[in-house]
Amino acid sequence: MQKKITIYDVAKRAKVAISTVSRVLNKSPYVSDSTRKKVLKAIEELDFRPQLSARKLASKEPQILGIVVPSFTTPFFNEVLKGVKDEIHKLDLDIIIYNTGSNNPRQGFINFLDRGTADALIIFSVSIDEEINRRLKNSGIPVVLVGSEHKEYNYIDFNNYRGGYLAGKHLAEQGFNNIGMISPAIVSRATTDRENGFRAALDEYGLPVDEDLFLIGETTKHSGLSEEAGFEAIYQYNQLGTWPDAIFCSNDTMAIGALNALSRLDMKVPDDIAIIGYDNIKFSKYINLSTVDQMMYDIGAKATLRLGEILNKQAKEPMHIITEPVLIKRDSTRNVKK
Amino acid sequence: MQKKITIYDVAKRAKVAISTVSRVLNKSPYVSDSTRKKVLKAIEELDFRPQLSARKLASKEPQILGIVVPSFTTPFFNEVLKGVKDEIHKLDLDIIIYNTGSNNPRQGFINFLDRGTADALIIFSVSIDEEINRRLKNSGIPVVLVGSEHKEYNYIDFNNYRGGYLAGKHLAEQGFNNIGMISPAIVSRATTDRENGFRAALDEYGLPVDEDLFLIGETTKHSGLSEEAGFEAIYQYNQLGTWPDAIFCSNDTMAIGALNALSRLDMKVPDDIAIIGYDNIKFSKYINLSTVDQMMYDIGAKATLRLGEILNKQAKEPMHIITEPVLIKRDSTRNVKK
DNA sequence: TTGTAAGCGTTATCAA
DNA sequence: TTGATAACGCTTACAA
Repeated sequence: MQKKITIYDVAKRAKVAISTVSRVLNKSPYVSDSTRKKVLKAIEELDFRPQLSARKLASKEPQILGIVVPSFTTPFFNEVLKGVKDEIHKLDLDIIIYNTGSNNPRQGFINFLDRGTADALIIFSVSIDEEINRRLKNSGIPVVLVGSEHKEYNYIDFNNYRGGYLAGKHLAEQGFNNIGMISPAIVSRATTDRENGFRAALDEYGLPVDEDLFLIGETTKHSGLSEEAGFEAIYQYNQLGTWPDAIFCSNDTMAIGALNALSRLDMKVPDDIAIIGYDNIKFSKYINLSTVDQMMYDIGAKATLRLGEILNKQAKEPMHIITEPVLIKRDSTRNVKK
Repeated sequence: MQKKITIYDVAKRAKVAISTVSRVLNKSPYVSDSTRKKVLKAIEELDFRPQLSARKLASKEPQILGIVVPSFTTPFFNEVLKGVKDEIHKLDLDIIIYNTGSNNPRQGFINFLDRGTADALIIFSVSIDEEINRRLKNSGIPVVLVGSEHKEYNYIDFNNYRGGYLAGKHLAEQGFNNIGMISPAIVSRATTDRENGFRAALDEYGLPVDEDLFLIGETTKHSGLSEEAGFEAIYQYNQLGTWPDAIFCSNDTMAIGALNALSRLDMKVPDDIAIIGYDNIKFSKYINLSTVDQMMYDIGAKATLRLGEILNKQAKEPMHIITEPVLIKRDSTRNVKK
């Protein structure tokens, strides 16, 4: 465990002052080519890398982009990250990912904010309430929201109504006519929109909407959007004894839970229930991956680009983007009615 | 954008010295109850939180646990994280997640190390070569490896041979007898083990191993373990014109790609090909979620616990754990031969 | 038990 | 174009 190398080591080796090393590090134009070369050489030889915390402490410049996610379950998060990374080196920021997690997500998030770790933020699926808004404003750091809306902020949101509509339309066109839905115990703008869009589609296709088949999960964990919720709902169906032939879940995770529950039920269950889940981001089971990958990549890139504009004071009005959902059928549908 | 509050503000408000505030912050016993109370009150009122970077700079104490992952695609990463979080408050560390990503993962990882951001590390699925080993040792920070092995380090690895074996056994017992496999273009210990175990199982069940059906993906991206690889392999089968009735993929992601490719092929493809994919972590499509969740949770918790022991100098020998894979069939298997 | 002051590794200001 | 040197916000001897 050798001692850490610092700019002092570099300065000594290059026979210059530490301030000069710092200038080289920060690409200051006020360094002669010859000394720059010397310093670069020393850096190279010593394999030196400036310490982030020292930098952050000393500098007014932004150093760290924080990406806030409630969970990593979405397989597209990688794509978002790629988009961010491809865009970020222009800004020369480090990335740190903050997971709000399940227990006490709000408080954890607020702590994270107040610790001042991030100098810019991309926030996924966290709705901005009064307190968070205050602290965010207060911190003065640039923010882009993804998957939520707030007029004072930049955001890239999804058209949930349209998404729900597409799900309904799809099921209708597949020939299902006894369709149910599982919604979360906690109502939110996003899931309500999904449900409304979904109902509208069924309506449009002249399908009956049997309220008995529209269930609400019991758990309030994860805003009611957990595997558990899907699980519970299936047991509710089972108890009721009335089964739909297709179920639309408010989100992806619920759908997984529902599938799981179905496979565990000992009792007789109609074998051809189709289950699809909506996500902020996708319809699992129906989506064409490459399309969504592209979409998510773009979101990451666009959000980062925007942060760059804000940091460079080039941005005026907040940017508001609504992304239209894509629904492309693919054959991994669990069961398609013939 | 009001100015940040610091210990100076707290000190002033509580009418004490900043060192006293610091002591309170660090739970030093050398503070009288009365002043502690005053300070705590001031902290509360000002809503003060110490800045991580300043802390890190000033203190010899570890502050940040870094979790290194190549990707977030595994839905179980959340579980790991839960395990970590539940264990970590005892250590009072912050978590930062570092994603090695796809392009130039090595260099990025090394940078990350050298910037000295993390004071302890849990490293997922990154094999420790000479250089990384050197830097890791050199940094002197405690490390736990997950999903890879190295005798000098603490690790929690998976029995890949056994996993491959279970996959083979499962397919054999399902009645498939014309079984293929897709392996990555880049060989690694883990995937070789999987393949060997798989072959051993087929052998044990007296099934023919048709080498024509054992394909290797073309792409070398993501160590050859990408959707693309699965995609390509399916096209290879198509070109060859010989189709297996079941395919085992070296990992999960490849399986997704394979499924995707199947659904896109215009030409006739046997409709009852079963596809399963292995992951470091799970058998997608076959696993019982709650079991694996538990397993991953445990891994997170155990790794963190271990780091704590090292930080407290209670650890002697490196801990080496091999986790046995679990294979629980569930009905979401794509196609099960009748 | 508390306060003073010297770091920690950078950046930023001011002279030179 | 360079070099001293004062911050940055916190921890930690050392004194009191």
